[in-house]
Amino acid sequence: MAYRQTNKVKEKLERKKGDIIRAAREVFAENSYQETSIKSIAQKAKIATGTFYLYFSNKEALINMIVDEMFQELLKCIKSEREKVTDSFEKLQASMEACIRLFIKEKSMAKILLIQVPGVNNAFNAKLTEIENELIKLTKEDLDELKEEGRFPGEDSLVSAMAFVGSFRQVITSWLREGQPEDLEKAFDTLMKYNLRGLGKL
Amino acid sequence: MAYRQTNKVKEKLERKKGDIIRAAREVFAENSYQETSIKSIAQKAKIATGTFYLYFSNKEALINMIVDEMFQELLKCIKSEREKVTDSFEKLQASMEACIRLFIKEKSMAKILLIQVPGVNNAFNAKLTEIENELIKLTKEDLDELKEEGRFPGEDSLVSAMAFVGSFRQVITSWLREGQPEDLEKAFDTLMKYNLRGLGKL
Amino acid sequence: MAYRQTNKVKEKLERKKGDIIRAAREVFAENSYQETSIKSIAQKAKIATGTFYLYFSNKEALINMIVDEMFQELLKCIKSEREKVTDSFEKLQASMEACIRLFIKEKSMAKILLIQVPGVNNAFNAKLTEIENELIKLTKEDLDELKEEGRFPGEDSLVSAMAFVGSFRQVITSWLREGQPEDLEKAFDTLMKYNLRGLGKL
Amino acid sequence: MAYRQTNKVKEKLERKKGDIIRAAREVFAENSYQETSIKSIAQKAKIATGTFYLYFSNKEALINMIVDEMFQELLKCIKSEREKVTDSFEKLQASMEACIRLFIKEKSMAKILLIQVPGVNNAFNAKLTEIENELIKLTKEDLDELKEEGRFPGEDSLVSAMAFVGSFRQVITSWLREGQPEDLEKAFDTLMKYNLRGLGKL
DNA sequence: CATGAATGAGGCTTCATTCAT
DNA sequence: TATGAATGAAGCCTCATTCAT
Repeated sequence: MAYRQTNKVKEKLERKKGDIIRAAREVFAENSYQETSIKSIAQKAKIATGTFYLYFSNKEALINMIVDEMFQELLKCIKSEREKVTDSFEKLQASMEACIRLFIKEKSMAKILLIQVPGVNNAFNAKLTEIENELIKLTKEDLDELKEEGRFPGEDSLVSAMAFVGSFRQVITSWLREGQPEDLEKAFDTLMKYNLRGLGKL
Repeated sequence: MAYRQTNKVKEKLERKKGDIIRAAREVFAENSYQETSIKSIAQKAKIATGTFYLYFSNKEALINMIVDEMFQELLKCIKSEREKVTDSFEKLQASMEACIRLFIKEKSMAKILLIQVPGVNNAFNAKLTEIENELIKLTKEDLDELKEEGRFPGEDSLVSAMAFVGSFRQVITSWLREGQPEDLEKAFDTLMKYNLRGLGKL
Repeated sequence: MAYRQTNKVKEKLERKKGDIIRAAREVFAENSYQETSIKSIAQKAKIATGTFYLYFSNKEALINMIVDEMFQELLKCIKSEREKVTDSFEKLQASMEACIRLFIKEKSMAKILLIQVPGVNNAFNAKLTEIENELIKLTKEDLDELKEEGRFPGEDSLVSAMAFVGSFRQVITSWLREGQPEDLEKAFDTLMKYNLRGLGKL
Repeated sequence: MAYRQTNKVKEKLERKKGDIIRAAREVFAENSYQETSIKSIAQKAKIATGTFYLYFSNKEALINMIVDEMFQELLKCIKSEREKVTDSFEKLQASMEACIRLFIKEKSMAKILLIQVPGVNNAFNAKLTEIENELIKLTKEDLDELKEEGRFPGEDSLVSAMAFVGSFRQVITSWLREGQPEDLEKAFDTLMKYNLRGLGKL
């Protein structure tokens, strides 16, 4: 009995933690990490300030968890899309398409990852780097595969992977910050073609 | 009757202001804007805290001036390199080459512009956006010219310009944060080829 | 589920605010506004510096509230005394008697209003002027009534009202600053006679 | 020779000191002691900030000297007017007339003495008290003389003297702060009559 | 578990005073 | 003597975190 109780309790706890994270995401999407106070997050989550500290040891733990979660979500999304295809070029496309789809669906996520969180502090930048690297690694793997197959003449697959990812990043960031380009999905096509040409396809 | 030679004095003041900016650059390069206290800047510049306020009205004025200065420096550098060539493809190359050269020479500048300053606050992001847009605008002009000449099949020149700039940005950022790629100059060649192919050349 | 009895809690908060105001009154009575730091007020109130800001938005808000409160208290006191009599001469006497009684009872109040707060800044002087004017207005109304009844020959009722109030003010101030006259109640009689003669009675 | 030199130098020094005091008077008339910075005084006096300290040991020394000077000026003025008459009632009138004349002529003086300086700090209030007491003492002496001559029935001559002075003070202050009464000279007549009646004359 | 009042360290900024020229 | 840049103590205020209820 006690065991089941504990499970329920844990579940409830996790649910509340989720509530707080959701609230925090909303707030962080509009204001930078430093500008955002625990109080404002608590208000959005409809809890008392002190309650926050029952679920997170401090502000940094929260943002870390948020970003980690986003990272997992993003990665999961990308990987599941990649599994649907086999060709490396298609995998590249699937990765970025997954990214963009997710960011369109969860704009706050994109805002936090690409706009608000960079520059918080060194520890944080390291974490972001890690995330980006994961994506770049995937891309690089595709390129290396293509290379092996002789389909990518590519000089330096790491740099090419960075170029690939960076071009998407730039467009998405601009879309988030200024609404330019207006139609991100359409821009995706342009971007894809650009990069495929860059990779030597066509 | 001290300070009779007003010119020399003015010069000295400007030099001191420059010293402070230099010190601040160093500090900002290693720590985020928010983490950086006026005190730490003053210490690096070997002045008293109060002295800082003789040269800048506040912290924000300082970072604004720093970023503005960097922007001017960057733009001047890019434009002067572009003037040396006439072909649009060469201009594209010249722009990015200028960027990379400057960033290699002034690493703190790159760190501040690309890593530390983003995410400070909304007002600041707007300023950075402006800077990036200037660079993208230049790139887009080149592309539009190429388009007119029928040398760039390009779908959307704005998106393409973003892709172009973004690919460089990503590589430079990674180099700053992790030292990857080790040889930025060499990576530049790879990047350039990648993008020229992306633009349809070759 | 703490703080369930909202009423009690609110009451407690109000009480605390009152405590702070009381402490501040004590401090302000002995030191000028400018000399008084938030820290010293907090110490007197036995709270942390930050706690002060839970109750007042800043130092100016505090002194404003203090003076406003005192003003209300003084006016209430005066008006209630005036209501007990009908004759205008008696009203004049009632006003000043109320003043003096209150000031004897709450010496810190008198010190703040008459000694410490003047000279803080222009905005503040305006507020004090307003308070004094209220008292002078009341006095003037009495005089105008007497004039109508032909009992006050009075040339200029405004100036006479000022003279009336000013004579009390001077004596009270001296009493506060130097303990001269020692017996303020007795001085009140002298003052009252002086002014009644001045107003033409007797 | 050296002696004469020294004299000249001293004179020059005194002249400059006078310049600074004049400038300071102007500034203090418009802003409270605390609001007024040494820098602003120096600017008004067209000297450098550091120069100020060649003539005054610190800010407090300046305001002390200013107030002392004003005190001397006021007293001299009053005494010289009093000497022109012999009757005690006339002396009372002469005192106040001298005051008002001087204040009309040197409004900044009145503003400083009556509005800006009170409330600066305890040491300062003591000095102001001293000044006022001197005036009250003179008044009291007149009253005591009248008393001896049987012309003033007066109960307490000190309180009466305070009343006398306080009535003028109140009117002058209002005139300074709000321009009420508009015509101070005319108000003087009213005030004088009021007080003479108060003292039992007529 | 929840609450929100309380804490106090730490940042920014001002300005009287000093000092090198 | 004159200058004005430089100093640094001190004050205000914020906010992440703690704690009594």
